[in-house]
Amino acid sequence: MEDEVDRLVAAWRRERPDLDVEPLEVLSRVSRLARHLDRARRIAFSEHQLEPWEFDVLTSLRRAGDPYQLSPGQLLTQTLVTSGTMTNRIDRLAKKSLVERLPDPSDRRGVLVRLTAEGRDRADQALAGLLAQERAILSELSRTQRGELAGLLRQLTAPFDNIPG
Amino acid sequence: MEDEVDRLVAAWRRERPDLDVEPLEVLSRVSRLARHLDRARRIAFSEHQLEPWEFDVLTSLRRAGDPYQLSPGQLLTQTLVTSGTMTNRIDRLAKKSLVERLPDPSDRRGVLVRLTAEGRDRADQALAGLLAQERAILSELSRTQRGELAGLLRQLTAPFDNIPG
DNA sequence: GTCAAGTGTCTTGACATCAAGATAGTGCGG
DNA sequence: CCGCACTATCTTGATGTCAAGACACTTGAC
Repeated sequence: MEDEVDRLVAAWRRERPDLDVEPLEVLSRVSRLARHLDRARRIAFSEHQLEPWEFDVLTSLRRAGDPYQLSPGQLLTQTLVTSGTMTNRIDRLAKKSLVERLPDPSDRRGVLVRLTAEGRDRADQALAGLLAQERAILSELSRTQRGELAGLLRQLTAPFDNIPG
Repeated sequence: MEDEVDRLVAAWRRERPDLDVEPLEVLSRVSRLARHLDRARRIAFSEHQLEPWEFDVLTSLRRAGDPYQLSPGQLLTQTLVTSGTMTNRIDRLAKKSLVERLPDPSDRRGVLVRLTAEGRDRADQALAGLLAQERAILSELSRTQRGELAGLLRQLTAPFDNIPG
């Protein structure tokens, strides 16, 4: 089955036959698929009255395990947003009583963000919904293909995640 | 090499051993990689005084071929943004003389957006820069692997691109 | 022809994000 | 124990995006 990137690549080959546009076959698909996923996630989370950005923060804390707390800095590396954005997100989640801010006992510059009981429940519920939806999207592929795809993507993400980049 | 998603998945398996989080191995990598790519693109385009969103619109028109014009509606399906966003983008690009708006001769509700000569040059320059950067990112993979990856991703994007979704 | 439903674009208002810089606290070298 | 570079978080101001709806025009049924 053809997709929009096939059409895009064909158009470039016609308009710019001098260029090798092979990289777009992979990376344009990654960008476009991520955009489709964002939309699908937004719809899936609306059943739980959660925005995607709220889910990202709450589940980062949920994964940290008891007592479900991380510093804003740790949340930055997990969610790939800037520090100003994270301050704003924590403010809004705190106003909704899904997280609370505590002073870091070992560094007076620092803060710890802790999940409330309600925040934890909401994160757990939304995660189950997300996994169901993602499973549907991935049903196009066999288990073996999913494993191959994950491995190939890991090779591309690893440099970003390990070098300070 | 391990990446952030490996750590994320391991954390879920510890915290929620009752759930099958295998879908995250693929789709969380797609989302995170797209975010890294956005950042890299922003930096690459800044050499040409272009924002990523400007590049997306200009190259859609560039690919259309002479006379380099499309309707706002056609641009929506290529760039995956809402109509309000596209109106705003066209306004700003027109103010910078990179595109111009023409009435559609065959439908009086409609408009055609046409690339100016300067817009075309800027798009061509930025494309070359983008391809160079993408090639560097993809150098982690062999040509064969890139082909496999593109094929697997196509299976996931095709349903989104072909069903009206 | 005419009316209703559909389509294409734009407007509005709320809001999330970013880059850059401010502020406060840490901790090492001497 | 002092000074200075570094780190962690927050503030600010500009901007891009979205959802929802308004408006003008088109199209098909009758």
